[in-house]
Amino acid sequence: MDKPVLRADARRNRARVLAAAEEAFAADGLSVPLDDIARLAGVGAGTVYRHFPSKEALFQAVVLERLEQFAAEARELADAEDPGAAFYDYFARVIKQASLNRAICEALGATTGSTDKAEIGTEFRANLSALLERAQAAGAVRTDLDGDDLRALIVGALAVERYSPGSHHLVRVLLDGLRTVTGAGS
Amino acid sequence: MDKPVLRADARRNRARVLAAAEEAFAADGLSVPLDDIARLAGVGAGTVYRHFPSKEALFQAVVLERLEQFAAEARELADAEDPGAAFYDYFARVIKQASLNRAICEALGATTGSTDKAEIGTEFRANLSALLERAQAAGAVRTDLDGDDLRALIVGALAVERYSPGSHHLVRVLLDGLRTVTGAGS
DNA sequence: CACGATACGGAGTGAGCGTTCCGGTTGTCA
DNA sequence: TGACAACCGGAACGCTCACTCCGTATCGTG
Repeated sequence: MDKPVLRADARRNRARVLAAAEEAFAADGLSVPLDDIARLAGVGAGTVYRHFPSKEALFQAVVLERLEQFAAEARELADAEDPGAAFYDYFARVIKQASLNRAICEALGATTGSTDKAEIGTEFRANLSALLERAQAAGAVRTDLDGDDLRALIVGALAVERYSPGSHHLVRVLLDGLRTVTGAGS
Repeated sequence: MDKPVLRADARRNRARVLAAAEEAFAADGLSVPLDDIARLAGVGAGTVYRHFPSKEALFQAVVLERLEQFAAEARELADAEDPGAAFYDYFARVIKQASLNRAICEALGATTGSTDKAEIGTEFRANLSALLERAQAAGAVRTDLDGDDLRALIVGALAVERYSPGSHHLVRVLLDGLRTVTGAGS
């Protein structure tokens, strides 16, 4: 890895770019022009490209940072006394936070389905699965779901939340579905 | 309204454009270049614009046509013997069909939230509500939801289906949530 | 302080795409 | 069949935007 120690101004500008990108991507998603990010950061477009090879790379850096925060939160709940409550609290919190962040919505909902995008946020994925499995073992969540399924359901919940924001009872429909015992229904 | 009777070739080309647009939009959504649609239809770009004022208008025409089909299907089920079964059958069918059509996904999921887009597909909206209310009256669906809520849930289900296609059990989670009696849960 | 390396800004480049324009073509009707 | 209006194709235009280039400014070191 190359870490030739950045010059002081370079390090500062890098941080500014990252902060500006986080704000801009969160508000408008990947569609925000890179020049806008540069202006918001108070630097030129060239400077952005010295720190990140492409707009896409900058986007992924921002998203990854956020996903690592989610992963950390999941880690804290990994051995809570009540696995069911921990799971549902976490689920609701992720939905609420992520729905306010368009970058996260777009990154999670990316229709790639597999391959490269699946590797991003591996830790988040793993911690989410751990939370799920513990809740299932405790009988709080139906057992016909795995981590990938849950991820898909999160994407769905995000779509619902984005479509009609603040509808608390809609997410509850999903939560009730998660609680349902396996095998029911026609 | 102006219907000055189109010339025979104009009418034929209009139909070709519509068919090509339906196919292209269904596959790639609004992002497909208009030139591609024109080429697929075997006409020039100018011809497309003689029939539709903008790419957006063409898109909406395609979407509206499809939504009217959905509305018609809902109308047929409006007085089925079993309101609950009618509702769930319809819901599952719409999800399956719409998830294969990226144009519909984008149109329904458009984040406008209200104003103009809300008016598109009014009939679909109304028939959907009718189906829902009948199922609720029959005790087959929880009663803390209205037509708009259901629409949001459809958008969510579409996101799930698009994210991991063919996962039959994921939609079932949502359906189980819809069946759940109101007032349960922490 | 002076000098080389590093980093900066922002104009410039090229590609993609929606939309328009117009010279040529084709349908229609007397 | 002739002539006019309606229609067609696709080149051209204008705009946006990711990305590059290079003359200039700044940092860090001896």
